[in-house]
Amino acid sequence: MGAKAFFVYEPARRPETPSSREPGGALRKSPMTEKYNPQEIERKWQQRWEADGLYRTVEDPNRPKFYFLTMLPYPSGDLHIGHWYAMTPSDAAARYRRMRGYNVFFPIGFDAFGLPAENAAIKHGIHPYRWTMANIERMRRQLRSMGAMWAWDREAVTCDPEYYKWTQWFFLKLYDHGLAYRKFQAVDFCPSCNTTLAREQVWGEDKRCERCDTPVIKKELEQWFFKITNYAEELLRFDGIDWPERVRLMQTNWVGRSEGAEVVFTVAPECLPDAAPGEERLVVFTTRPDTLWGATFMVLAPEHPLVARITTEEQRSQVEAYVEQARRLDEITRTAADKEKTGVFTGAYAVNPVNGRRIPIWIGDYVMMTYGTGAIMGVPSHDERDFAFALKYGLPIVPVIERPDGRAKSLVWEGSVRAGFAQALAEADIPFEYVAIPDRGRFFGVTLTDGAAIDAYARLLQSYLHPGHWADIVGMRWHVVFDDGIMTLDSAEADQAIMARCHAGYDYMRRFQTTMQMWHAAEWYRDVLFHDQFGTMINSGPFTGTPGDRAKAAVIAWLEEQGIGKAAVAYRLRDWLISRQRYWGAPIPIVYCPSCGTVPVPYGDLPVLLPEDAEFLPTGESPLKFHEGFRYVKCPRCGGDAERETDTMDTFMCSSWYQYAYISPYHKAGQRLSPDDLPWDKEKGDYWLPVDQYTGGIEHANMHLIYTRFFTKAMRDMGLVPFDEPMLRLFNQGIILGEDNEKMSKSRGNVVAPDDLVERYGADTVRAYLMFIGPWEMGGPWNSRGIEGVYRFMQDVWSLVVDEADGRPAQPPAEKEVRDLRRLAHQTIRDVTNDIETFSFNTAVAKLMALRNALKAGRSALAGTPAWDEAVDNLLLLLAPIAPHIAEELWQRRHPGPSVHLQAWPTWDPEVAKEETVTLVVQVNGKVRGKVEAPAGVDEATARQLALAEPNVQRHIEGKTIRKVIFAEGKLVNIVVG
RNA sequence: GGGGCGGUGGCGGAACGGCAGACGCAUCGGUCUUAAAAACCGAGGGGGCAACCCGUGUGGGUUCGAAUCCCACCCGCCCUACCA
Repeated sequence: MGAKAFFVYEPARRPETPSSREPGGALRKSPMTEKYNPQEIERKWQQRWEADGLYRTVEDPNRPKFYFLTMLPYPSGDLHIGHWYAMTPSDAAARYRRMRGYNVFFPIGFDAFGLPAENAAIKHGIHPYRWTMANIERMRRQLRSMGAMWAWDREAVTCDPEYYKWTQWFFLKLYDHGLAYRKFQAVDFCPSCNTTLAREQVWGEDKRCERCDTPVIKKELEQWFFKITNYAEELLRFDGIDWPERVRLMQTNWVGRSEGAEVVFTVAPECLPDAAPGEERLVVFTTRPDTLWGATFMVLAPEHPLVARITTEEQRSQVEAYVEQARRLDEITRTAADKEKTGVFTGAYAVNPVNGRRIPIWIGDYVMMTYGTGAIMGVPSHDERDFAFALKYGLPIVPVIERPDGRAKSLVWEGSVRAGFAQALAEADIPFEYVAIPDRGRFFGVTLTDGAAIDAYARLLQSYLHPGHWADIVGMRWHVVFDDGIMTLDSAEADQAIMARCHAGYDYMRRFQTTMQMWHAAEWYRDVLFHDQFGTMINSGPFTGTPGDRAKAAVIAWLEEQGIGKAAVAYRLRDWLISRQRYWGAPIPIVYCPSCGTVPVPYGDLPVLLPEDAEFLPTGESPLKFHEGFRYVKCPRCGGDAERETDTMDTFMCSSWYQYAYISPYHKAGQRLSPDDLPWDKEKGDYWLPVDQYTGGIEHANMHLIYTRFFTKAMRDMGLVPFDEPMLRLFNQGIILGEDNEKMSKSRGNVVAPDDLVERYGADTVRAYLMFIGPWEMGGPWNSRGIEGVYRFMQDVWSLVVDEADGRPAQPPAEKEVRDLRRLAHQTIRDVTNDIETFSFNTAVAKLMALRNALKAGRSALAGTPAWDEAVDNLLLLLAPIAPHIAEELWQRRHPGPSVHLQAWPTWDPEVAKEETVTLVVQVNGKVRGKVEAPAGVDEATARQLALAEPNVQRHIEGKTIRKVIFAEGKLVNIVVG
């Protein structure tokens, strides 16, 4: 080190480019009085950059590309501080990439279809197009005030016909590839928005509309769907992409893969005498084939097609009433209040294929037609819902999986056993407690966990029971012990036999239809009556005794062998419902012809334009339905009279492919399309795609972020793109909260308006403060005082450059001061670089502030020296991505010429950044007892010597034996004494 | 019910096996001023005169050493939910 490193500083340079021009306002003199005026310099530089085309997009194969994308905004009207929070840090990261030598593509656009525009049309009589475009105009202005490096030359607006022409083109392509279909189905419908919704757009326990919070209802409608379920399996894989664990988990749960088996039950022949071939098959999906022997009933969804066929005459009116009620309940709020399971017996029976037993077929609304096969086997002993259902309706419950914990419980009424029972239990080493049951007296309560002990206990119990009395052993063994024998609940028949005897014993037992109901009446038993864990199979014919870890696979293999079932996978994911009964969206390009059926609009006829003269009804019903010119068309195939589809597409359709649209917006505008087209300029796409870094909110994890993955995979299968995933890296920023730590909302009055802040502090300060507030992924509360600190920082940086002349030192600086400043400057380069790489903007800003502090403190001694210039230049370069305007202004004052944003990102010299000395912490038995200064890289022996010499340390080790000395290099010495 | 994230000064947060509280806000004291604001200088987790002791939601554990790793619990937020 020493003298060598002193004056090696050279300002970062790049060849002059034609786009950079003369210095900006540089030589305005009057250093004493010139104050930081962000409004002035920000406006000036924004105009200059624009005029110079600093952010024009150029495909340059000689430079590595970087496609940096931030989720596109919906043009709601005014820019929210949340937009700033989402966009300015990503701009900083994009700018950083650019200074690192990448050719960065950082586009912007508007997600411009959607309900608010249409509601405005209804309310204020403004056409949605005019309303939307006016908002976009206002937002463009506000967005420009951020000073972001957006590629405005590639802006895309999704409601432009030249954009939605391609959205419709995608619909046709998906249709051609069998990925779009129309189906009559009960779907979620928002009565306030007057449209159907995708399942992802229905929120919360009480199923409310994502947009307006109105509880949704079910409606049976013909709707268009995309077959996203074709890609369920692939959507679970995240190979080759670096996405947050949290999003991957949410998507994985959303897809909801379950492994199990499909098992073919059959309707008992006499219940379906005129069955068409195969009609008697009742397939269920189960994740627990190992519990098949415990299936004591079946439940079909009320909408299941077989319901009407199998219902008996006696049950018909009840069943029809229930089906009707289930549908009506759907229309009110089905799941809201109680979750109690309800159902009705159809009167029909099915045959359990594993043991040939007849089991009743019920219907119940806890079974969904849309999941699995719409039919389940009821295994009440090991499925919680089935347990509740069976208990309620008196259906037999037979345990078929042993409890892994082996717990068994037994209650014995005092009056039912001979005297001396307690003593006998004590002698047999069987622990017991006394359990008082109101109105029934005192009981012995025995809990055991060992099979042999249970059997011994059962014999003892039997020998003490009075005739006509009984007691139970539940949890394991499942005995009802009588003085003259032991009955076991091992089948539905046994259940009946037990009940028959108990009914005979006591009249009040007649209230119980099943043994389990009887046991369940005793509170004390309840924790052992049910479990849903894997365990050894019991009461399961040939499989009895199969251990839990093999049971499932063994049964599946056997089912396949027997031809009564097979391994199967079920997904929770449903197909994507894209039909919307609204005007302001891309029309679905389909025509219905009485003779040709469903006919896609020919590619060459796209776009299907929204009629401009639509009439917006206060009912919210789609104007397209009533627009004769739009609705009535000639069939593209036969030329006969036909009708157009009047539904439009979900707006998520537009944003599923927008990252491709940005490549060359409104590609082939005005030209006829064909199925062989590519929606963007191929050469440009080959250069930019796929997206390297995507940023946006986590709230789209199960919507936009799944849809766009689906789109890309479908596009790959159509041969449009050669890759599997649309975005290689994803980062989710947090949410900015109001000062009261609550979500910002107009009703709470805690909304922060970015325009006001920009006017007061300037965009640079707002940007830097948003980055400084905390980790980007966490979000956090706004603090109107906190921003002052960042504003002071900007003023200080300003003053360090502009008022430099004031502080010129009279004497040459001391060597150490120079070294200290250079070290800090190089450490700052190193740390800020690492921080921006990991999106840790908060610590990056903190480190720039620390450098500011050092410059302020060292100013009188160092101003104007090469070390000073180096530190100030680096400060400006490091600040450029975060606060682009002030960095540019000050850079130009120091180095008139090319923009600071065209400079190379600074590099650090590890030698200069290295600490010369380190403070070693000296601990005795893990407690800090002193600190010693040592040269950097001090070896263990020296460190040890220094540590032991420290007076306070000596005091603490005096008279004690040193057992061990731990040396953590460059950090600490720990002396262990005893 | 299931899953996830998080709990550190008065506040936002640093540190993520090695000096807890970087950086900033607010606070207090001082300088300047007739005064205030701004600016500048300085103080600052708690207890104690001090040596020291106690401190990262609570209780255990691992380790020479734990805010950091492990276990249990408490609290807050987010997602999901008759998914068979």
